[in-house]
Amino acid sequence: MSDIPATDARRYHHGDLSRALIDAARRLLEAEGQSALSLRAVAREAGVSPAAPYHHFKDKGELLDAVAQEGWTLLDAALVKAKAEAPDIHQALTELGVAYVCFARDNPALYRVMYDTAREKEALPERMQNGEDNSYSKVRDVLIEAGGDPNDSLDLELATSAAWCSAHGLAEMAGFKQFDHLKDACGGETAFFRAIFNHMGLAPRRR
Amino acid sequence: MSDIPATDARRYHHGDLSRALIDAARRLLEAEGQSALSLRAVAREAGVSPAAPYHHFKDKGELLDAVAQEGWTLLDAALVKAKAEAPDIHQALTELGVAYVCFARDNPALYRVMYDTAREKEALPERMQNGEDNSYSKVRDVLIEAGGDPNDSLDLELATSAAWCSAHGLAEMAGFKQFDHLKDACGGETAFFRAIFNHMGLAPRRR
DNA sequence: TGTACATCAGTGAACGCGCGTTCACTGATGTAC
DNA sequence: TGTACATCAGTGAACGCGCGTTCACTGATGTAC
Repeated sequence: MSDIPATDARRYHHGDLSRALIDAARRLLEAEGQSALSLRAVAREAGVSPAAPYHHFKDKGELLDAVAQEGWTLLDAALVKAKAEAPDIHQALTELGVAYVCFARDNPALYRVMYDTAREKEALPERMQNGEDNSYSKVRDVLIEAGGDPNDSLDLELATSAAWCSAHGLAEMAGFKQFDHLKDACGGETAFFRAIFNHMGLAPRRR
Repeated sequence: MSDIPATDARRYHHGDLSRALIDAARRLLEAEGQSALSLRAVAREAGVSPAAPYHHFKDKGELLDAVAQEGWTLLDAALVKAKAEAPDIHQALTELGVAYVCFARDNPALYRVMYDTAREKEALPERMQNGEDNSYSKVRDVLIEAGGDPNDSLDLELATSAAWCSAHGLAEMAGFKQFDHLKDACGGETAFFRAIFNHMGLAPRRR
């Protein structure tokens, strides 16, 4: 009866504070924006003292890294889902792009943290690197399946990079008011994304 | 003899402090990065007390707006130059893109301030708006000259937007280490930019 | 040309604020016997 | 099963810092007469 239930988030030993801090950071991020993302604010949001996070992260940077990492994982999952749901391989690339842009639209502040963190290191996370099973390779695989030449590796890498850059460009721009009338003219935001990707002609080169 | 020369930057009445503040901001920006861009730091860099900027700008935001504005003007000039120097109209679009990306590479922190400021207002500056003589319209004009249909205004606007988004995407990504080996394989950074734009196939739709 | 005076564009000290981080501490947990 | 104790994961007060902004001020400038 006097026992504090295991589910009480406020008990002294938290149980999984790193997880809770990352969740708190994401909540803050989407509610208040990137500039509100201080270590103290995250601790506050998680209902914990300002010193508590230091038992789980070396410093603020390490917490931000973890938040960014979480973001890349979520983005990767969105791309996997989009590829699985694409009606055929020729539409798959566009659907990957649409999923990418929708992720950025739905998680704008998280998306910024992901790229700001990457920019500091001047490199995307390793999982974006060429080779393994990652988001980047998913785009490349779709390009191959859609008719790219897997032996022309320079062309393939350029095409993959071009696709990624294009998606990122649209993701960053899509929020501007300037595009509102185009979204209307296209019959909705998603249709607008599709139309833009259409114009970007990202299929592999025909030989 | 006891006269303080008119060129002494430290004399009490500065002469053109708003100009000097914007220049100081740019210097700081490229030397120390965006996070170093505080009002106090800008005043310090300009050799003036922390309160002095308030005689020229309502608050920090207004100074940042002025810095961003300066950036858009410089970018516009770079695009004008690129179009003038393009060998023919069919290469002009790529050259505009290359000039855009080179501007971002050479002024990375300024470029970020430009878009961060725009994102806050959820709109690009008015000069980017459709219609007038501005950077955006320069891209559109090239698309028309290269064979786009000026009467199919939706298609034209989509193509222009797609081009702008693509250039922005590449501009933001080009700094990442992941692309180093592609730059080498293409035979230089500019060749890499050109190759990527090539893949983006941004010409207007053929009818 | 000289003087009085309003206005402009600086100064520098001070304000309160939230930040990242450290510190000595303490309550809770788990393990050895 | 009970107890002693090491360790883990919190607390909360404190640190110094740089920030944006305000304020009363003062030196420089320009204009009216």
